[in-house]
Amino acid sequence: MNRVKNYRKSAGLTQFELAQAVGVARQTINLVENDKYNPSLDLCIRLAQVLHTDLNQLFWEKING
Amino acid sequence: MNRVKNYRKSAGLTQFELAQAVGVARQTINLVENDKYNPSLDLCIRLAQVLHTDLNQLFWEKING
DNA sequence: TTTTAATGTCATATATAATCGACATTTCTT
DNA sequence: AAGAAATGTCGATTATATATGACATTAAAA
Repeated sequence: MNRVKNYRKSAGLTQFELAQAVGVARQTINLVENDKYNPSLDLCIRLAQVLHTDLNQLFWEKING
Repeated sequence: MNRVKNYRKSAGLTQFELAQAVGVARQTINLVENDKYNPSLDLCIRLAQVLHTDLNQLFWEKING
């Protein structure tokens, strides 16, 4: 359970709703949440904006700092 | 001139050296620096690590915050 | 329990990130 | 000014992110 899933649930959104909000397919959100692949920077930025957080919170601080 | 180029120059690296350090082609670094496309999260993370900074410094704070 | 919504996952297709080779232009060094 | 290094850019190719549709499983609601 990575940070995208945490923030999505805190925001009370389903994968489908988050997908719509950032303009991708539901499966893409699912794959990102389960670390199946490597999203583009653009998608990461839109996720951070919609989830009212930032890139470090979503994708950095777990690995580094 | 975006933040990747700034950090690279501060680190005293050429595009070629930075490319080698993060494991991509020189042209990829060039395209990222000139906002020609959309790097993968994986590449963004490697860039931040090699340049001793983080995702927000490189790709977030200009747009948001 | 039965139904419904949400999630995980597969196969195929498409868009685009990234590679490679090459060359022109700009910048640094002498 | 000349030569070398660094950068910008092009065409063509390969790898992979993302889309789409479908279906199985799990969680939630009736």
